[in-house]
This record gives sequence, C-alpha cells and structure tokens, in this order.
Amino acid sequence: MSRYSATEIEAKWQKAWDKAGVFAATRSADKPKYYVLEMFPYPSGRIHIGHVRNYTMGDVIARYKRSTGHNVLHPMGFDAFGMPAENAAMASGGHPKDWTYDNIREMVAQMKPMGFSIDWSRMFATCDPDYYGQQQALFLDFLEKGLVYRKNAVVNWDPVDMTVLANEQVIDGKGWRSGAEVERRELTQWFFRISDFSEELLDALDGLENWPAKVRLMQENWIGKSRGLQFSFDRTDEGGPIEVYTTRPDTLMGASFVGISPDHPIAKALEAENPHIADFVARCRRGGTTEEALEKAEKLGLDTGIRVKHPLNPDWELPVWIANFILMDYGTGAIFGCPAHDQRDLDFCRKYDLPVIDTFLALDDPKPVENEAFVPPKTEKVRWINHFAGLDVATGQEAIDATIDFAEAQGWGTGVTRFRLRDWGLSRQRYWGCPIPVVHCDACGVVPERKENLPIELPYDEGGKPIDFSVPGNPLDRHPTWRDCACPNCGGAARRETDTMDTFVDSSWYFVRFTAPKADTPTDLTEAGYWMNVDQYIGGIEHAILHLLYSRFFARAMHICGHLPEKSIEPFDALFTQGMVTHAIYVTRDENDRPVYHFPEDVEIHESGARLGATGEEVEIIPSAKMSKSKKNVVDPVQIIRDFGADTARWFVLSDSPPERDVEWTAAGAEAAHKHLTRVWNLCDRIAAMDPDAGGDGDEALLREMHKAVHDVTLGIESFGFNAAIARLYAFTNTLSKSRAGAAAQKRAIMTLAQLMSPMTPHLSEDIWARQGGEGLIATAPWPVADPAYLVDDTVTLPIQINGKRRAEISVPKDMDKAEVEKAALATDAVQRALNGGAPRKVIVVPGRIVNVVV
RNA sequence: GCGGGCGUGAUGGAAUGGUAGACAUAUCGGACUUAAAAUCCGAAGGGCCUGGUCCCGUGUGGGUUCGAGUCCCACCGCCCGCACCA
Repeated sequence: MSRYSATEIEAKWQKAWDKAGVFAATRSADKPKYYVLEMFPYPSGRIHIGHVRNYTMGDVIARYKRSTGHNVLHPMGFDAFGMPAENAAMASGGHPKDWTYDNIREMVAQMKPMGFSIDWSRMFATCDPDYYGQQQALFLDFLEKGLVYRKNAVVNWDPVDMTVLANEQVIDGKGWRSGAEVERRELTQWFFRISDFSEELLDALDGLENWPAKVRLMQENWIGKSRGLQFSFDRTDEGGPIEVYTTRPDTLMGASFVGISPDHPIAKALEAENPHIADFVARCRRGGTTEEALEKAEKLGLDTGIRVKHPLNPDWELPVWIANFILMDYGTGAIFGCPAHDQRDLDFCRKYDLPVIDTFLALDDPKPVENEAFVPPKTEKVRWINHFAGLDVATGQEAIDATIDFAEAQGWGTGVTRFRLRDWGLSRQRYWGCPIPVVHCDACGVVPERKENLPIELPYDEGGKPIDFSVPGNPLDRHPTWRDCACPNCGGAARRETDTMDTFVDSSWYFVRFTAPKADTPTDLTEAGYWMNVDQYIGGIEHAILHLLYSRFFARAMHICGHLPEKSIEPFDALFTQGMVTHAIYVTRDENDRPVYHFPEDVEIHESGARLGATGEEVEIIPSAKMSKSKKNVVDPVQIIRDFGADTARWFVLSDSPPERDVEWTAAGAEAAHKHLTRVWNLCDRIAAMDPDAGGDGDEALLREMHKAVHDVTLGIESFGFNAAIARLYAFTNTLSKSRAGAAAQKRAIMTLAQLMSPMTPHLSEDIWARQGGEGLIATAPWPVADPAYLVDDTVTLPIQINGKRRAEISVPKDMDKAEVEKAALATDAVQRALNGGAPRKVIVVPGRIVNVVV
C-alpha cells in the first residue's frame, strides 16, 4: 500500500497543470466566460492564512466553473502603494520600492505552492509604472470631463512635525511620532465628483441582486439620501440671513437655539475680530478629523451674541451658538436645535441652560421631556402641541411633509433633497503613491500633463542619494529636481504637483486592467467587453462601503470617458464577503504585569490549559481573535504546507465554518483534515486493488448515495456553502468506505468523489483520478451531473407533532395524499393517547415534511 | 456616538417557519497489538424515578404562529465600518 505524501504529488501536478496551460484565460466564442476575482492583497511580505482562505474560495469557484464548461479568468495582482512601505523605510532604512518588490516576490513564492488555478501571466502590481501611468491617463480624462476638481478640505495636522497625518497615525488625538495634539487644518486638495452620482449610485443598488443585502443597506445608509427643509433665519442686527437645513422641520416650534459650525463663514468672521471666539474655535479644531472623533468629543458651544428671529413669530428671538458637533460639510453648516426631540441637542441645552420646548407628546404616555429626548420612529402617531400647520394626531413623517408643503406655500422655505455622501478627496501628501499628473505654472495656473509624457514616474533617488524617510513630510515636496518641469501649455518653468493619489484609486479599476494587463491604453475595449463584468467578487466585509462604492463610481467615470462599455458601470455582478481566520492568543505577564505574547508553536496544550514549551510557565489563553503580528497569534501557511500539504490547508479553511463567518484556526483541526485526506487516499488504494470483475452487494444503494452527493455538493459550491459541501463529502466517504458494492460501482464512486473534491483538494483528486485510470486531467474533466431518478426516495418518514412537539413518526409513500397521511397520523398510538377519545381541534399536514395535530 | 452584522452541546458548526445538534474536533468505550502509535467499530446536549418515545434546552426577556434557532420588539455581549489603514 502506498503512503499519502502531499509534497510529492502537489509538486507533480502543479507542473502538469503548468505544462498543459490549463489556467491561462483565453477568449473563445464556443464557451461562456466566467470572471472570478478575489480582492487583491497588500504585499506585506508574508501570506496570511486569511489570504489562503480567501483565495481558496475563489479557486473552488474558478475550478468548478472551468469544469462546467466556462472560459475562466482568475487573475492575481498586488495593491502595492501605501503607507506600510514608507513606514518600513522609516523604521529600518531601505527604499519603499525595493521593500515592496521584495515582498511581492516572497508572497508569490508562498502562493504558488497552494495550487491556485491563477493565470499568473496577467499579474501586475499597482506600483508598476505601466499600471500607474495608465491610471494617470484616466485621471487626465476625468479632469477633461469635469470629474475631478480642487477645493479646500481639512486634514490632520501635526504642529510639531509640520506634517499631515493619516487617521491611523492619530492616537487619542495626538500625533503618533511627536505626541503633539493634532489640529484640523485646511489644505487645497483634489476631489473626484462622486457626489454628483449620489442618486444613481443609490438607485442602482436595487439591481445588485447578488450582493449581500447588508452591504447594499450599508451603502444606502452611507449615501444617506434625506429630504428636508431649507430656510433662513433673519438676524436682528445688520448681518445677512443664516441658511439652515433640517430633516425635522416639523419640530420648528421646539427650536431653542441656532447652531453654526466652527468653520461657518460667520464663525470665521467673528474669529478674526474677537479673540475670545478665536480661542474657542481653535479649541474646536483640536483633535482628529474622523467622524468618530467628532461624534465622541465633548459637545462644546459658545454664544456668539448674535440673535435671529423665528420665521413663524418675529417676536421670538433665538441665540446663535457656535457648536463643535456641527459639520460644515453637511447641509449648510448651520442648524436649529430642538432639544425635546434630539438627544444631542437636549444634552447641549441642559449643559448651557437653554430652554426645552415639547412639540409633540406620546399618545399613550403624554409627559414632558426631562433628561431623555422623545424620539419615536417617524412612522409612529403622536399628538402635536399647537402645530403651525394645524396638525393634531399624526406621524412624524406626515408632519415633515405637511411642514414642507406649508413652508413652500407661505414662501419662507424650500423642500430639498440632500445626500450624506461627500466628494472623494484623493490627494495624499506622501511619496509612495501614484503621482497626480498636473503641473503648476505661474502663468497658466494648474495645467494637465500631456499624455505622451506619461507615466510621470516617482524619482528613486534625491540628488544621487536615496530618498530620506527619516524626516517628516513628503519627500516629493522637498525633492531638489523632480518638481522642476516645463509647463505643457506655455513651455515656461513650472512645478509638478507633489501630492500622490489615495490608494483607493489604485484598487478602483485593477479588475478592469486584468482583462488587458499590457494594453497601452487604460483598457482594451475588446478584452474588457468580453471579460467584464466580474461574475463573482470575493473579499472582506471591511470593504463593504469605501472600496466597493469608489469602484462603482470609477466604472461610471471610465464609461463616460470611453474606457468601459455601458454594461460594466456596475462592475461586480455578484459579491461574497468572507470572514476572517482567527486564532487563540497566548499570554504570560512580565514582572510589571504587562502582557507578553507567544507564538502558537512555542506553546504546549494540556488538559487544563497550556504552558510554554521552553520554560513550562503557565500560559493564559485568550479565545479566538483576529490574527495580528503584535499579538503573535499568527499561523504561517508556509509551515502548514510543509507539515501537511496545500490540500490539507485548503480543505481545512473551507470546512467547519460557513465562509461568511470567521474561522478559528486550530492545530487539531488541521491534523484532522489531513487524516481525512489520508483516509480518502487509502480508500483509493483499496479500490484500485480490487479484482475489476468482483461483484458485491448494494451497487444500487451506493449509486443512489453517489448521485445525492453530486447533487448536494454541486448545490453547496454554487451557493457558497463550502462547509456544507465538505460535510456532505465526509458523509459520502463514510458510505463508500463501508460499502460492499462491486468493483465497478466502487471505482465509479471514488472517481466521482475525487471530482467532487477536486475544487478543494485539486492535487489529491488529480492523483486519484490518474490511479483509477481517468482520462486526461481532472482539472479539465467535465463536472459530474446527478441523475434525478436517483435523488428521490419512494417512502418518506414524517414526524408527527402534537401541539408542536414531536411525539411519533410514520413512514409513508412519498406520493400519499393529504387525507391519507392525516388518517395514518391520527391512527398512531401517541395521537390516540393524546386525543383520549376526543376529536383533534386541527390537523396540519405539510406534504413530505410534517404532520401537526392540535388537541 | 452613528451605521451594519453575529450569538446553537466541551469545541467548530448543521437545520426552504416544520424531527434542533447533520458533519467534524476533543472525550469515553471496544477491536487489532507483547505494548504504544496508526487504523477500524461504537457511545455521547443537560436532567431525572438513570430505557420514559418523560422534563428542560439555540445569549436574556417579551411577542406573532398549529409550529420559532429561523419572523417582530427590547436588552446584554462580541465583531466590522465611520471617508488619509488597506
């Protein structure tokens, strides 16, 4: 008997696939195409077991679709620009470019042994000048179509390092290196006009039927369409009116103050002349720019002294406050506060002793607001207190609509639709990104670079020396020569834009570039027309909003510029979001009670816990958390392949956990997966050794199970139920190994089993196929089809419930009609006993499923 | 803080509103063996008068239904995102 040696067979079959070129994506008219794509990785240097799970899922789909007669495109590349490369250069010298390409080489070397059916000839990295040069061409086309513009926007400013910080570099409101309190500062930056597409991006979500509902909902909320009232408050002094926007105009009678953003023009004007207000506004600008930081910050306010008149009652004056929680980006940067029906406004009013005025009360419990705002759903009916539009009992939504109509009829306000979605700021004040291809000319202003000068490449050196990342700030900005250029317009001396692009730009069109990775235009319309759209996109839920929304915008913009056919403005037909791979964390404490983390391989598990292999010290086990290098709870795929082989790793990451959920990596689980594959290997040996003419018992039963397995596994793969498909394969393997059927039936069964396993364990399956005398490669063999005649049993077992609890079961022919089934059910002992001579109150018969008798 | 999701045996999990715990891990018992490993066979949610087709069981508390792990409401815990991490 032979032994299962994953190392031998995996290398062997990978060579065979290469030689046969089975994974090269080719266009042809005779087959339908199928484009499967996993979100491409950042080249951190090591592949992560989470990557393995992600790419294995995609590979299962790719291999399955190939065997069901599709031309499959399954590419791989690298999202290679971004901060980690600069951080590495800062931390240990070296150049971001070298670091990145070294990492890519290393990761490819780690991915190849996994046996993914990838067309490696299409691989590229976003930091290849070939790629980012085409991205610059796209930028210029967008610029020409008015899809890009410049405006001021706030950034995190480190006042000590005099540099812009990313959100993740702001820790507790302080710069990560200097420790200085971060400020919000305005800078002129480039923006994509994604908000012009708000309505369309929202409406088109309905068509994305094969996206998870939760992702569509998250995008809908992110785009945030709202209808409200825009109107103005007249000032009691000489100043002009203050425009406000509100989604709850029905609460106008409960207004107790008008709030303006610290960045509102009025606040800025006051800041210039009033030191007290300048101090306050400066205080508001402290801290990071994230919405989370703004929402969690202490709510601060300052009375400007300005007074405005209530639009419905000129004698009613309201104070104007500057408040730090009002965003200049949303609406008009000014609101009115209604504390009775908004918790934040209520907290603000209690803090600054402003009045609280109820405008409506609950029908069942009409009590005035104390310290909890009354905010019922807009669909709930409430009682209004002298509402100006004459409402009495009505829902919030009815009141909003009536108020807008009323204001429009009286001419003091307008119903307005607004979106939360802001334009996409793409400027980054960093080196390791795609340069923005424009120049600044004193004579001509901002001038686009000529396309024939693309790519505008990043300089590798500065003045013969490697670029210095030990100094804060953007090396391009202080580069001695790179900035100097001739104005494409007048030919005079000019300076390059030194901002580079957000890495989300890189990942917003790479999926199109895979269809023609070497084209000398951004896309090749023939190739894109054939391969697009992505039929199945697979990636993490953390990209549910930004990456996917930006890509949807980019596809539209590319279509407008003629780089994509109209059918591709929604580039991803189906989306699947997979879970993470997690692992327990092992911790001991040092003398100061600080945690010390340990790698899983350094820890020995015993009955009551775990201890360090080296010292025997007891280790605390923190259950299952996202893998991270700092916590050392990482599992290295390379180690797993060395120990068990790629097929085991692939099998394990798909089994046990549903793909959309997190999976816990355990050494025991990996061993168990390997044991099972060995069992299948041995089964193949046993069957191969049978006398080919040997008869046996139960051929028919084995075939029946085989066809059911084909049916269930096929359904499992098509519905991303990989764990269920694998459970089914376990069950079928158990059936086969106990079968006494004849040689022919068993051989047929093991070959079918190998095929059903082949998307998950392609090497092992290929080997079994060859040893059983299968024709050609299993990778190109057609997928087995279940014969429906074998799928239905003649009799079914029906559970009998009494009052919803299972009390008995009956076995009946599958076609037995309802009345007969009811008769049989009522005749059972359990039902007779429960009825105790009486008649049932009700009998529910669900054919083929269940009988419920209500007594 | 806001938006979205998840919660089932010791463990990972299965279950178109219809027999809760498929399949697997760990555990225990048996076979084989001088012994162990490997392999094979079997048991197994908890409880109790320890074989009764008995009671209790899907984070907690309510609700809808003939019937709820599944649908609705509230709460608790954990995870993801919040526009310069990718």
